[in-house]
Amino acid sequence: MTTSPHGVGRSEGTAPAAWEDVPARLRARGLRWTPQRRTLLSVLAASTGHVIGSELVERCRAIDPETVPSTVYRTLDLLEELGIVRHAHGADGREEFHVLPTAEHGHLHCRGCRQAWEIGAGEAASLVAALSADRGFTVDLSHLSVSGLCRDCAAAMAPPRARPRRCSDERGPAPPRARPRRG
Amino acid sequence: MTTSPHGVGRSEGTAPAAWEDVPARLRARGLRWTPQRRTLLSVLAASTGHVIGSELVERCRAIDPETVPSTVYRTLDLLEELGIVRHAHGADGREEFHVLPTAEHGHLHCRGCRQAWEIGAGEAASLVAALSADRGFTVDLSHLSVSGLCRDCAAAMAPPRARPRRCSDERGPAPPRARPRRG
DNA sequence: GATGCTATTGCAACTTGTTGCATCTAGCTC
DNA sequence: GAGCTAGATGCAACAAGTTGCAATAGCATC
Repeated sequence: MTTSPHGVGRSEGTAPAAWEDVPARLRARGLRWTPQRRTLLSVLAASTGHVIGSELVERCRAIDPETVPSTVYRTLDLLEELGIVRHAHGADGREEFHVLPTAEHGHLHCRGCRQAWEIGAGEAASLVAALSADRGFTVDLSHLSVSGLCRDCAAAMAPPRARPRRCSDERGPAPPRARPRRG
Repeated sequence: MTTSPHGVGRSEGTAPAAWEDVPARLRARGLRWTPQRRTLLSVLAASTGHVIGSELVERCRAIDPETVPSTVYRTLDLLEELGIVRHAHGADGREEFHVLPTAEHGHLHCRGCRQAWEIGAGEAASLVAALSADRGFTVDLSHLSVSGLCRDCAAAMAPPRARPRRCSDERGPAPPRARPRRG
């Protein structure tokens, strides 16, 4: 999985059991199982890899056009507390959600082709160990974000000294926005 | 500098020469030296360490109340191309600008106390080397962002297994938003 | 099945930026 | 000093989220 490109982190329609579990887990905490949450859960169950928040809102709207963003984001916060999703920040600062994260991992973003890969604990081990030893810092691997150029893009941009480019100069037409919420 | 907390990365009112140079460098490229750019430059010259975009807009407004955000952000883009500033994404995805970056460095963010430190090339060397060797990936050190808990916060949160917290559960009252622009 | 408590929702407002476009102006030329 | 023209500005609209608050509605209870 550590070499899988963006969106390939998980197999289709992850383990059903994990999802069926959710209503009960909510109730056990005195929380409620609402139609809006049902919608989001069904969207997540059908999602793979990393998905940004606005994309999830769109998918929910496809099922229930009445969906409002605030409810989706609040539910995502809740699901993160339950460990159902996990979020990280992409190269451009936007939040990306992982569905049912199996192992903690960081992310590698190519600012050329805009693909993303996962960085396993093994690859980050030396950095994590160094920061721990030198500073007593405990790294949250799921928030590790590394930008740069993949092999292909680096080769393609080869010409002597490419000017320092903005992290998304290559972005398409209408640019989006990032989200800090409390992440 | 690698152990300096947020905002201590640079000494007060950095090297004057670097700033005096800007008008000429702009003109050499056929660009213009305008009052708005003069205002932003004076703000940057008086700034230290990392500053987020909205903070720069505020400081410009303190000098010239007519300042509009779009001009500030566009000028920052330009200054980044000139190497006068550099931006990175904080733990919450918001962009932070470094004034006159000396050496490339990544960032370490504590999600407990919200302080930030710089990660020097040395500390990141093993990760950079590993990614380069294994994947041919060229790391952009200035975009390296690591979150976690500093020694003190880790100790303070000690209790057995703290629940996985959002990256800014500890944030103050009114939360801001991140910015992807083209970064 | 009706009731009540409180978690949840939806709305509106706000934050931090970005973009398109019409207008203005810095600075080169004459 | 006046004219020109492309670069820069300012405005309005939009994007992606977050929050406070009043209204709604799960769901446990009776």
